[in-house]
Amino acid sequence: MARPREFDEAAVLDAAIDRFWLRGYEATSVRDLADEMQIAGASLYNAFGDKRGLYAKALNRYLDQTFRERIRRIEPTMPPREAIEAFLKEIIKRSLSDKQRRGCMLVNSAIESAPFDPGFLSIVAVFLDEVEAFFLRCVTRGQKDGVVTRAHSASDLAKSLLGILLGIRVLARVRPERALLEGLLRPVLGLLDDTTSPR
Amino acid sequence: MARPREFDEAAVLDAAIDRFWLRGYEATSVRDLADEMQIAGASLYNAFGDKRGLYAKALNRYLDQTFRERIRRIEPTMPPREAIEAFLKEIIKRSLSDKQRRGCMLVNSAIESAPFDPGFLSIVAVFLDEVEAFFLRCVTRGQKDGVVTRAHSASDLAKSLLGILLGIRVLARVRPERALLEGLLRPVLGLLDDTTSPR
DNA sequence: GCTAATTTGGAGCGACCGCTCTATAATATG
DNA sequence: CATATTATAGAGCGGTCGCTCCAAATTAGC
Repeated sequence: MARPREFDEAAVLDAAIDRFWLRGYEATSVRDLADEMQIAGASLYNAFGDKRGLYAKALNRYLDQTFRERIRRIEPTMPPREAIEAFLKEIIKRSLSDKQRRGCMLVNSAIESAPFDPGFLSIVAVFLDEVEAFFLRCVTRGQKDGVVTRAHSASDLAKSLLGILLGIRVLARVRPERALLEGLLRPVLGLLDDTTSPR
Repeated sequence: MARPREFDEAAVLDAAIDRFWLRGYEATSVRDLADEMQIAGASLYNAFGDKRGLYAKALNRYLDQTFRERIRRIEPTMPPREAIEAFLKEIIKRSLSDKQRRGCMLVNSAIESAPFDPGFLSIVAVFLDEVEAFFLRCVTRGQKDGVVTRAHSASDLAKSLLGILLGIRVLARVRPERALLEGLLRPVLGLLDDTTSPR
């Protein structure tokens, strides 16, 4: 019994993601956002509460549409060692084709906006746990299958992979160079190989 | 033939570093800075030009006082393999004792302020090259001495170490946990070991 | 001690910030 | 159709932003 929304929430959220991803939280004004989302300021506040609420929704949607989608797509269809490699190589590919140098909204949030907002921090920390858990599942399965080294614990290897992932995404924003990112990855993938078995 | 400065430039720059390091570029106002530096706004503009000029000077001083100091201190006095380990472990130690979760001003700058300011970008990119070059010198010497693996090129290994360094510093801002950072490091240090020699 | 040069503190500029208010438009229900 | 309810557009709120101006203060050279 009321006037319906004139905009598609997913579509305007995508527009908000675009701005926040590129410029970060502080450097993006609500007017920038409203323009990009093609809605009036009042509609933005009516639908999302405030700027922080919009950012939280945008970040969650970003994580769903990029990282979680990638994990859902790769993990069930590939052997564990290949899944890790495909995951990281896909991120490098995205980094190299990112003409705007947006980097990774997760890392950008972790650095810029999470440290001073408990809500943002929670979103980021929980998701980092998810990624670590994904790597841990892959490494554990790989060790069981004998395709991943047992020279280190699965837990340590998963943490290293998480670290490398974040490092790649930092470099993507400043030095998105193929030689750098692909060179960086080679020793890490070699690290997974079981050195006690013949190559 | 003029009135002299009443403040010590290094001291007020340290105060500026404190604010920028903690809150980033956008979220720090010139009034915040002037308060922390204990000088008037006009003095700040007189001495540093504008906010961007102050940030550039503060970032350069940060890099000199932390990273470059660390390289100068460690590299000449340690064998290459130990130098790499000491460098990374020192950064983890600093990350774990960082109660304010400031993380790393280099990484914070790379993510937040460098992408849209050519001056900042240049400072960050040049310094990342310096760190990569430091790792490359260590790895090359280590390979020559037979204490670092030849399974990968020195160039690739140096890039991986750079990536891990950046990853550690991202995590330092969001999840500064000992088990995470130290666990992350173990496989990376193992990666340097020459797997063809006995352990 | 006078002049030229620079720094200092404080007031204040115009612009923009996040956000809200008001009036109007559009819908579901009775 | 009348009413209740929500969404919309736009004006505009108080506050803060980066920055500048100005008068007073402090120095070195003559």
